[in-house]
Amino acid sequence: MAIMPDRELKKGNAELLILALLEEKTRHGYEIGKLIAARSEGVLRFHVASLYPLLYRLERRGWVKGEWEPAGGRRRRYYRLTPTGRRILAEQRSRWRAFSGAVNRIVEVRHA
Amino acid sequence: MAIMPDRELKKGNAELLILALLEEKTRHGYEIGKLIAARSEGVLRFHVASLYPLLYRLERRGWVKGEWEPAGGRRRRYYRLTPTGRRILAEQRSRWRAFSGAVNRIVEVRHA
DNA sequence: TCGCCATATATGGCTGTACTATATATCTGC
DNA sequence: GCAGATATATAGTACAGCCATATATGGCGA
Repeated sequence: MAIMPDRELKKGNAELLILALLEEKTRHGYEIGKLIAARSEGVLRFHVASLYPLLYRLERRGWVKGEWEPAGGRRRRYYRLTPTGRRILAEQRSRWRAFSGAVNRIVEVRHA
Repeated sequence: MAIMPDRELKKGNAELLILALLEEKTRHGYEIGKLIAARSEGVLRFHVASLYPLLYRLERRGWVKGEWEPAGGRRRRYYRLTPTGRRILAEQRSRWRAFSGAVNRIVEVRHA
């Protein structure tokens, strides 16, 4: 509650965020983490310890495909969206719209 | 994934939904559950087994105050928002706006 | 050249929220 | 009188994301 109040809010959205970022181009884990923080202007921050297991999960399900690429003496694993991943992204996008719309209908009631 | 795909999406929003509904007037648990389903047009459904413990939690924290009222031979526990609860509601509303706005900035990128 | 920070990935154990399953009891309409 | 809606209660479970910790490279300043 104190430090990271949105902890629970984020649940169920991490996958959608990652898939959406991979829609544009292939990216590696660390980059994805930084990008989420940047584009959300610091509102959303995923810890690396959440991110990597999440990427493995997505790969295990066949939604993304990772590939090691050397960057100097350092290695990076770049992920790209699979056709299945693209379909799931579309589904999760519409689920998010329905969900956030429903929450807003209840929470944003104009009260005189 | 099959029956209740938003299971994780809902985490962290239940409290906000309940507080928002109690802002209008005092309500009892069962009523709150029905109202969430109705206003969200079936998108959001909280099982009673989630609802009651949640209400106890809110009461334990002093955000709501419950009171037994007989309704015929049946008893109902009506909850009303406390001043603290009202403050928390305002906080959670703005957290939700920030959160959903941030998700939208990442997910709803207009891609040519 | 040595130390520090950012970059980059990996993983075991924990927390907290909502669910499943099950239980009790009253009211209403057929 | 019996089915289904109303109304509340709770023990046990699942699982996403976090904390702590570990390893290793690249670049910058003192």
